[in-house]
Amino acid sequence: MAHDRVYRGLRSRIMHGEIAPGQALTLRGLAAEYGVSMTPAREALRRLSAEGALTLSSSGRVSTPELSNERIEELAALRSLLEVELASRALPRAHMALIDRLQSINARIAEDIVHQDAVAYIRRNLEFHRTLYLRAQAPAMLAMAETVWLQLGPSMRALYGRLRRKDPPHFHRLIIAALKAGDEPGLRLAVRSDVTQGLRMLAG
Amino acid sequence: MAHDRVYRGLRSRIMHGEIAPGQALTLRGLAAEYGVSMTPAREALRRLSAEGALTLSSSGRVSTPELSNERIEELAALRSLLEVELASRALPRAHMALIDRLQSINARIAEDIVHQDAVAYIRRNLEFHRTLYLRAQAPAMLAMAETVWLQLGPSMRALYGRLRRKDPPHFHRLIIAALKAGDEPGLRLAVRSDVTQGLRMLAG
DNA sequence: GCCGCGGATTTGTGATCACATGAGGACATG
DNA sequence: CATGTCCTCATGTGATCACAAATCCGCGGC
Repeated sequence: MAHDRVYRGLRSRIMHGEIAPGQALTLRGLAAEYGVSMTPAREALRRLSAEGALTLSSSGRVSTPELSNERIEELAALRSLLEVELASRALPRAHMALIDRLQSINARIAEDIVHQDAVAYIRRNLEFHRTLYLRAQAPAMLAMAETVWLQLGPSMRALYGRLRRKDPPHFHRLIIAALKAGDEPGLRLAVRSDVTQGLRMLAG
Repeated sequence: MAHDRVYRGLRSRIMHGEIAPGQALTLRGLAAEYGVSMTPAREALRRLSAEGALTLSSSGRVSTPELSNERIEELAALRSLLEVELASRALPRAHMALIDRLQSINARIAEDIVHQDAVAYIRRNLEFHRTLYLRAQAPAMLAMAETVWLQLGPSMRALYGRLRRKDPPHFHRLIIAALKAGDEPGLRLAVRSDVTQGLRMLAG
């Protein structure tokens, strides 16, 4: 179970933007940090590279990726593609209890913004999306969406760290409104906008 | 480079349906087969499980997945989503040379059908799609599509093994025709049909 | 004939080690 | 002061091993 602990810990840190792009990771360093030997550390790194969360240099050195603008736009397009579909599939199953939970997550996002806590903001933003998509009953599709989040993780921090906003995300409210109204086209548009909005700024 | 050899070999075998669903793989068995020690064999298996090509049992045992019908339908939906987008992006860049290559691949598919060679058929069918999608200049999206192919690999064999057809795939010709005509809606429909066709039969 | 139990063996896990390679810095030279 | 070279050390790779757990097989009881 040792490699799993390393994997989960690292994955969470990467996805939530706690590691800067270009940061190098060493086997022995990680092993020491998690109190394990090199073997499970290596497995965790390999797995994360397989998922695109880390890049291997030619010499086997591993680091978090520094994404080009083209790559960021492509990943944003993927998010849009996958998440619009997930939201659309979740819509018919979205009851009031789900909408309440989404609203409470949204309220917490507002708090994170007040506290200027970029990592917490990213984490809760993803929680908002995941909570909705879980209702789609499409595990493979959700897994792919999470893989995209993972790849964008390090760059996300650069984005939300720089943009100092005061208001909770506008499009989250649109998403909730569309869910309440059972408005599928509106939901698709709201999700696409929410997903694309920040990343367009990052790439530009 | 040892683990890479194991990884590539296994990945190819899985993607092309050379391994039956539910087939168990052992670390020592693989290591012996590829003439390496357990370490690189384990890395290859871990990486393939991370990509969804293999499933880990609770005890760490690894085997190729036996997909449920729901899962197959979900993966088919993913293929449709991703590949329609890839084809659409490739369309403006599809010149005559590409169409020629697609036609020649199609001709070889016809030969494979004559020889009743299921594995060769699957391999060339994927080659047809990959050749087209390469033109989309969207590496992350193509990688995701290939991951889906990988997950469907073992089940593909069950499909193409059972269906004893005589004609080359009809939808491939529609794809080529749409490419020639620059007909984007037609291309989207043709790709969606091609991707969904066989798998619907498998799930049903 | 069928089910449960127990031991032998297969199998995955993680630690450790020897080795090769590549990165980075110090130092001399222009 | 810049640059190239060499050396050292950090780092990834793969093999091997001890261990634990799970599986498998056969035997005995009902």
